Amino acid sequence: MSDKRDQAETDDIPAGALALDQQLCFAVYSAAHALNRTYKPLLDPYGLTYPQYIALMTLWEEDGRTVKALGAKLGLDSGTLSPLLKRLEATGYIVRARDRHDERQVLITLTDKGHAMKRDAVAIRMEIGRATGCSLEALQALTADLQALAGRLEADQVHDDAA
Amino acid sequence: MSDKRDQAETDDIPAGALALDQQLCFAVYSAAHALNRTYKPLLDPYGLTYPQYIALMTLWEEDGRTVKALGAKLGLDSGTLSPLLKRLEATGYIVRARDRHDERQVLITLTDKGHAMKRDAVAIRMEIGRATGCSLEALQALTADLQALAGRLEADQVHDDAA
DNA sequence: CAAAATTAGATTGCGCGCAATATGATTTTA
DNA sequence: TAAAATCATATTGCGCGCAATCTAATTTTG
Repeated sequence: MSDKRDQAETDDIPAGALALDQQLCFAVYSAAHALNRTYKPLLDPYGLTYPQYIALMTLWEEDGRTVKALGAKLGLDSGTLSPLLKRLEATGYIVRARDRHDERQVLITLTDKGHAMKRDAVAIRMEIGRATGCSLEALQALTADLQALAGRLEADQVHDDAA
Repeated sequence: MSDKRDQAETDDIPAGALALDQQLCFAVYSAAHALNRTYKPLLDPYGLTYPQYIALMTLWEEDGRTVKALGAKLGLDSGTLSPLLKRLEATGYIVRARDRHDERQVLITLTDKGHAMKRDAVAIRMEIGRATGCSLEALQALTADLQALAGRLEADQVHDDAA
């Protein structure tokens, strides 16, 4: 049973089989970093980070959300969002205010500067699109695939919690 | 020129056009986090983080690299790798040693524990594959698309540096 | 050969991202 | 209604990820 082939196999398998999903996880990892690095010089002039920009995006979609609602949309908890939102308030993009009807909640509202950034985002959007060098159809297909992947992974995590 | 349509357009465009690439960047962002969260419970028992695991993967592929070579492969600089590798050494997966022929370089070598982890990675690989719920072909196609995207983004960044 | 320039890593500071915990407000329950 | 449970957010600690800076070793130049 435990002859030389055992050792040989465990040393051989990874070169081929392991490469499969490891390439996927590394590809996602690398693509995320590459996107981050592409956005950085475009956002620096505005004093925004990439996660802060993504948070603004969700506010452009629907203003006046609670921290919890934002967190649900972004997949982030208060440990990440609280300090991030304080910085967005410090740089003047949003205002944080306790909900008068439920003092536990904090409502996030865009300032004029926050709304104005939506317009400048058009130029950023075009630059990113150019940098990807992809057709709109290709980007849409890739986006759909990634959303499906993330959805299945998240569903699987919930499934594990229940077990 | 600056009539009401300007304001109206800038408020209307984002809802449609902005959503395009923003969905892509958000999808990559979310997929990366989802993958990270899926790996976490699988790696925790080994005292490994996801980036540390990725670093080990590249060492399984080729052991004895310098910090710089590892950084080139991973797209990370010494500011990230130095502490990460010190932790991998502290947990016994690798050994760091100055190159005798060029004392500036540090050679990273897998320990027995580091090599052994390669075998346990097979089970992790299968679990990740299951969690994605994707066929091998689908994963390969997605991986190829992401690699192409990352490649174009990185090439574009180099292009900007030259300008 | 000596000075200058380059190179490889390490360190520091800041902003995520997440687990664990704390605090205060609201709701449930006894 | 008072105590217990729940809920929303904030805080702390640790590990990335990256820019900027520092140190020591090597190479290049004069």
